[in-house]
Amino acid sequence: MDIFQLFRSRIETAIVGLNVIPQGVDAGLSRLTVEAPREAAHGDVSTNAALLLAKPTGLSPRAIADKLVAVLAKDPDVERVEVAGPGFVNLGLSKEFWQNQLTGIVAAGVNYGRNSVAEPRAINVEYVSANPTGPMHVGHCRGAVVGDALANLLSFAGHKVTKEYYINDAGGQVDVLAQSALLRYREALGEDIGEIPTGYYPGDYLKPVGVALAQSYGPKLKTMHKDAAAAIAKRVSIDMMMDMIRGDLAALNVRQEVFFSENSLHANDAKAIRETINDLTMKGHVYRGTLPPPKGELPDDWEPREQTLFRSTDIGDDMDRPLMKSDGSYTYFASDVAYFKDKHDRGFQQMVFILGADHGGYVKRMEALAKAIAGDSARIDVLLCQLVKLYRNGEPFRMSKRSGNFVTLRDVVDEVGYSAVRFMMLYRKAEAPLDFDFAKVTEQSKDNPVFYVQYASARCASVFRQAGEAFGEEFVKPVLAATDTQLLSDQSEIDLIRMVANWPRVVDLASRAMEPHRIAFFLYELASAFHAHWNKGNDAPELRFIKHDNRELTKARLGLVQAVHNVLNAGLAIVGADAPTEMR
RNA sequence: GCACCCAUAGCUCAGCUGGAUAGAGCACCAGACUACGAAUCUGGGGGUCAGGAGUUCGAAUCUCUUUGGGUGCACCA
Repeated sequence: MDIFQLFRSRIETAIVGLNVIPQGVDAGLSRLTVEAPREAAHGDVSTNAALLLAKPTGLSPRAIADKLVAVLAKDPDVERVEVAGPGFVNLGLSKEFWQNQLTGIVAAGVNYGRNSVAEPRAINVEYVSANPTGPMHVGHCRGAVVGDALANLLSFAGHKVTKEYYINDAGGQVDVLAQSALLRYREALGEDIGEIPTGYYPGDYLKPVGVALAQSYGPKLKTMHKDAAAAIAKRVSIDMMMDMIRGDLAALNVRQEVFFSENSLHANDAKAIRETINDLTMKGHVYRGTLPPPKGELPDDWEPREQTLFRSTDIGDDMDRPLMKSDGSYTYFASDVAYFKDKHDRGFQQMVFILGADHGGYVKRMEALAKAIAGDSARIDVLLCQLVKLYRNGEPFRMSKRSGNFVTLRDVVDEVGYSAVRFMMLYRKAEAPLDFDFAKVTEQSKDNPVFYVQYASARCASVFRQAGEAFGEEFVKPVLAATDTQLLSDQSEIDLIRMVANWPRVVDLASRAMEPHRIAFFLYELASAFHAHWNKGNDAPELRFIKHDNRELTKARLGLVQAVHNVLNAGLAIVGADAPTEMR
């Protein structure tokens, strides 16, 4: 149980008991806060209740606060209560309260903080969705990590989450891919293909596709109808590219459950797309028309064209969006519409899209299509990740666009490991740009927060190893007896329990705000508190976790270590980083 | 021209549905290891929260505006 929710309900009860709110007046309790004050000196729990009630009751904040104090002082868990500042009520909780909290925390084990959400939803998180035309490059990293960690977070909070990848395997780019693969096929058969012509994918990663085609089909593709050959090359190359991408994602510790093919929406004469558009037409969201010319500088080849358009301006988009091109074929956006319909039909109540900042213009049209298809029955969230700038030793790292010579995701992961990559990507809010310096990320120091957090977790594991040697195997994974926690009386120990007890609230706030970076920052803070407490044992040996002459005290303190360890490891799992047991 | 994102310590960044004296790390200065792993810790200096106006008991946070940066702007995917 989140202790702040606990006291929120107690405070709400106390407010009602005061009987100061006039009939029919909105007391504004939706803005009631019950939280940890920034200053530790202000106690454990702080509420703004008196400030909110001043207006509806016509009383001064101090007067209400005094009444509230009188009631809350009777709470057996409250050691001291006082009015501070303009009218905050601060509660100081008893040591016994915190000790009892620890008992519950250890009992919950690795599931502490899990399933905190009151109303679980079925959520689809779509992320990465790179075109299947080559390996993932470093620019895909951030969206992959943010999406994956967000999905982990929402799942930990108690939602039913599906991780999904949308394969853009329709349209012109995969035709180019197929033609590029056929060049490599001829190369594999011994032809001299010379330079790869412009407009084709030049990367070496297509050579294995050519070899595979040559092995499977021999020279047959050269003699069959070129459309048939292209279809074969397309299928084989997309399959091989997706295998490669799945491998890249796995290297980043990303594993998605559903890989949805755009091309499947075009099956059976584009049945899925046609039906969705028909549906939207019936509802009045689709019309035939001509878009006005763009504002500002006019493209050279601009001309008015009549198209099938989606009325996205209804919800504030800049212009309506084409569903069909002037030649009658479907646009990419038409696939999006049908794809969203598919997700809706699969029963998702919330669709999350992780996009790069260069897709900012998509947000409005996605919201519009969600509204048109699902109305209020589904929620849509589009998260934009800002771009990542690469540095090496402080120097900007240029990515060459030509010859397919770019920095791949695999290059980065091979150099620094997925734990460091993932933590760095999450140690910043998603909407802020991110500088990624290879030198800093590989450096194993306090500069790099991931090692700092992992070190704290490893130290916990180390304590258990030592305890096992001193007291026997049952101390390696101790089960805390309910009475043991009372032996933890040092203020530093109580402070650590307080921090651990924040975990469910952090999970709740982070998942509701859909901000996985908050988990990374909390981990850093908890690690910091743990390291600080650890070092107190240097100056004051009586505070060390393991007391060779005191079995029961050691057991109690191991409970505290276990609580810290469980939260650190749960958080690292959400981030998607390893929790090593040693870091030598 | 329009839309979205960003601006907080010298640098890199946090700041929890608005809350109390705005916090970390790096860098700089001064300290703590015959160790439950010092990849750690303790202490110190450092701020016009880009500028201005508004809402509020209260604004780094919400609204408007100016400036400065990023991104995107008809049938590509």
